[in-house]
Amino acid sequence: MEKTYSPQSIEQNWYQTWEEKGYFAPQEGNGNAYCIMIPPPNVTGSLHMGHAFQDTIMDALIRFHRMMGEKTLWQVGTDHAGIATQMVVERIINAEGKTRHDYGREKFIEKAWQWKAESGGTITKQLRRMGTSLDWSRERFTMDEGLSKAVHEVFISLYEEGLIYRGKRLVNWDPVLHTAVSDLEVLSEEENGHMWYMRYPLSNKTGHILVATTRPETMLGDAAVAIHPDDERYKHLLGEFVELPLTGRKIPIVADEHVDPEFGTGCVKITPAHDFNDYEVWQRHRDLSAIQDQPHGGLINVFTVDAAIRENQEDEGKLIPEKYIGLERMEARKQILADLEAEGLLEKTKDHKLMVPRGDRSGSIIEPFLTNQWYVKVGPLAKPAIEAVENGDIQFVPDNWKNTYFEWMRNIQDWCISRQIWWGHRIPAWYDQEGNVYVGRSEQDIREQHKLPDDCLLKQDEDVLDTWFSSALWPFSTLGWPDKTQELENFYPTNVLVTGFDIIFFWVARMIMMGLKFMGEVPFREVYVHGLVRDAEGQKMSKSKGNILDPIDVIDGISLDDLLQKRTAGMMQPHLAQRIEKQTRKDFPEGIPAYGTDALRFTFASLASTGRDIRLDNGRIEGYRNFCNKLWNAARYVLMNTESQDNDLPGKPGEFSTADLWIESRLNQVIDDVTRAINNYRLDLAAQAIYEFTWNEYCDWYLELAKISLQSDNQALQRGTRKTLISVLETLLRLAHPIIPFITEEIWQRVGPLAGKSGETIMLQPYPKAEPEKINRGAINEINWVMDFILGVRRIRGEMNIPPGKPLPALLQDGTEHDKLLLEKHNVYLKKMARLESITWLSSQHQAPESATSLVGNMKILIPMAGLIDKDAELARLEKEIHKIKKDLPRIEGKLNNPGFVEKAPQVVIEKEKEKLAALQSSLQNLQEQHKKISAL
RNA sequence: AGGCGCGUAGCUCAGUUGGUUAGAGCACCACCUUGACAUGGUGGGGGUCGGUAGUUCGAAUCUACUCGCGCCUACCA
Repeated sequence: MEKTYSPQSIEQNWYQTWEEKGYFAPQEGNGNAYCIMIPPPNVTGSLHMGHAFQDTIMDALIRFHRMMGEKTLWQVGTDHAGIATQMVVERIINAEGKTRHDYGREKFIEKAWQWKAESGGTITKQLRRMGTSLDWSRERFTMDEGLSKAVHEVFISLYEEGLIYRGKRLVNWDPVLHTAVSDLEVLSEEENGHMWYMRYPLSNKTGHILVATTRPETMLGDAAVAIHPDDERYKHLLGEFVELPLTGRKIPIVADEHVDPEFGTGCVKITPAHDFNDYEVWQRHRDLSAIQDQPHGGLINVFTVDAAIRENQEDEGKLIPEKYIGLERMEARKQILADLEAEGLLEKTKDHKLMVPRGDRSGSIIEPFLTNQWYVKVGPLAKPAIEAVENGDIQFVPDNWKNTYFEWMRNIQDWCISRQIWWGHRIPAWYDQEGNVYVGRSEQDIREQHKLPDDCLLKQDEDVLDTWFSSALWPFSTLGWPDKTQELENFYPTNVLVTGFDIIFFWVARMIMMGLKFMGEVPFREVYVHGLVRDAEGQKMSKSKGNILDPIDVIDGISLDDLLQKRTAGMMQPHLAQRIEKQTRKDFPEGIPAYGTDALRFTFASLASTGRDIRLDNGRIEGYRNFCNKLWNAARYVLMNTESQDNDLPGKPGEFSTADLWIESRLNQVIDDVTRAINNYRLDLAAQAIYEFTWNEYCDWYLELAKISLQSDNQALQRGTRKTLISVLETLLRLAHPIIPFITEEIWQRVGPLAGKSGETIMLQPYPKAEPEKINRGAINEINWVMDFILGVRRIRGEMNIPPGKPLPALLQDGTEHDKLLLEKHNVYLKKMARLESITWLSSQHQAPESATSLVGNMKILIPMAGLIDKDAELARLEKEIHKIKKDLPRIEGKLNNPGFVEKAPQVVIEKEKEKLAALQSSLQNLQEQHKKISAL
């Protein structure tokens, strides 16, 4: 093996080998099935830390279950990401000086496929770098043939059942993208704005009513002014009309509970075509003749798809005043305010904070807009989906996320699934010239089914489906649905969905609804919700903040200059570049060293405690890289001592030392801990257990103890030790493999054969199984005694500044028979590891020479001072220990003197306290005697 | 407004049903290049668990209130 651990040189090859050999595909056999569906990343996207974190969790689970002998599938694929991808392709086209309309729909879609072909490999390549054991042979794309078929089947079936319908309603309209978006795709944030107080003159000429609004430009579409029915200030005005300024229209004053008398002036302008609340008010009052008789029954749209003031239609006369036609909404606002001002109708303007809804993709202000759209009636689908979580068919981890789920599902609105874009699944609906709608698999099918004559022209709906519509089918569409496949049989329902909380609504809830509807069974048994990956400052990573870290850069390393370049290139707001540069220089003064995939994965695993965001800390990644290095070097040592050696092969007698029995015992305890942790989704605990066992026990103690056995003349003991060195290491590699696949494979290739393993890869070896009968309490106690002894001597060395290499004589006093036995047995360990030149018993009566003291139970270890120990230093040391005990004693004494404690606490606890007290008391006495002795010198 | 989560050593985080002296890594201090490893070894310093009150023999752990931070949902024109 190479002397230094270098991830680059080992990680490159293994992935390719694994993939080529088909190890990622489900293994045939009798095991239970285990399946995870990857949340399909955007096909043209690239891997970010969130993916890397999520994929590490999934891969660890998958590798674990695969090694448990289960028939394991990690389904891979990508999402077409309608709006996101369309925007990217449009940007490319814009750079050519054209628009998508210059291309036309067909050419544009061609261009999008071309873009997918070019850049679609980026993220899958990056996924491979993470070591993900995804079954690439089954890779799917949400717009490939099979998945599109599933989409059509679902659409048609829901339509036929009346669960998909078309309707004209107010939707969230993105005036930049020219498409409807769902509620979830609208992000509202507080922004600074104004509240304008406008005077609407009363028709009876008795004055005016004062209306407060944040959107004066929509007044052109007002249909009424509303007041609260109990508002004494305005009650008398009910039934009256106001002159709607600038328009010459008359609109009624109506009463509605929606109005909050405390807010603004208590009078609200009602603009039903441009506000969701107003729309509802309108619905309640639409039958009033004063509303009904208005143009469009009062539902007056004033905008174009660009959110500019529209033109009048032929039959509308001058409904929209010509002056404003064509003005973009903000310009229209300015003009209208100016005109109101001129007419003395603008009473005042106040600063006002308001929530502004913006499209999550375009960032433009979303406009409530009246359009025809397709909807899924979700009520009937939501009901069983709620029940599935209530009755435990699906469990959230951590459990509290189910509250978020219920909250949303119980207030769910119909889902607007049509989008006015081009990239996506086109809605399988056709219209004839009379406007009749036909839904079917193809135009051909529809003609046959409805016996339409050839001269009947059919035109397909222009819209495409919301991307999440196809994502919702992912758990079964990828397995071949609507065909009845063996894969569906084997892997549906899947076991766990690993996801971020941000898409519980978008995706998780919808998968549950669709899965129950079309498979009659939940899509997954558990939903593991992980946290967000944040930067070292706890900030969300985002491009505009310039704090993005590319997982690949952590793996391969990157220079400061390249990192700066990456973070500041192509910035929308160049003025932020300076701040980003400063921050980057501070966080990564020397760039990022190449930590390797395993170190990054181990870091993610160790931070993956449930339900908590994680802060990525460079120090921690470095620490786990060091851990890999430690494992590497331990393996080197083991190999150096065992390769081409006689390692207790069958037929030769082997003898096991207490250290051998001890490390085997601990290993089996740790296997149990790790297995339990992984089963509970506590990768952090699993990682920690592996870390501590490897470093603090196997390396720090066992390897050192083993060296001693290997130096003995006892051939059988040597053989036993070599066998233990190998078998523990080999088991440890398998134990750690789900988290750090590369280094464990690399080492296992050398160690496996020595342990008598014959497989080609560690990936397909059985996961270690704890064998409780191998846990030897006696051996554990003995080695703990040995450690206490050695640590006692080391502490004296450390605090007395005695060089570690200097051999010392040790005297022992007040030992029990058991101490004597153990000393006899482990004399060599103690001498070598504590660097003692001699160990001599002293009877209790015997006057000990002036010494530094350490206690193992009641047994005193005395290191004679004879010139090397400083009297004052030893006194200080003793005082420190005495002080410690004196601090603890009163608390324990108090406990035991407390009648309540003695009466009510469990017997075991009381016994423990008593033992503790006795031990402390005798230690104290010993230390005080020693202190007296030394001070007398 | 409602809901959820967090607050433990300088930093990043563990702490399972309340019960040994509250742990780990990084950072820090001292000593050590010993033949697996200086990406290392040995020893050490450092927190009373955001605050207050309570339940209990016993609270970082349970309850109430409170302060600070974050997120989600809904929203007043």
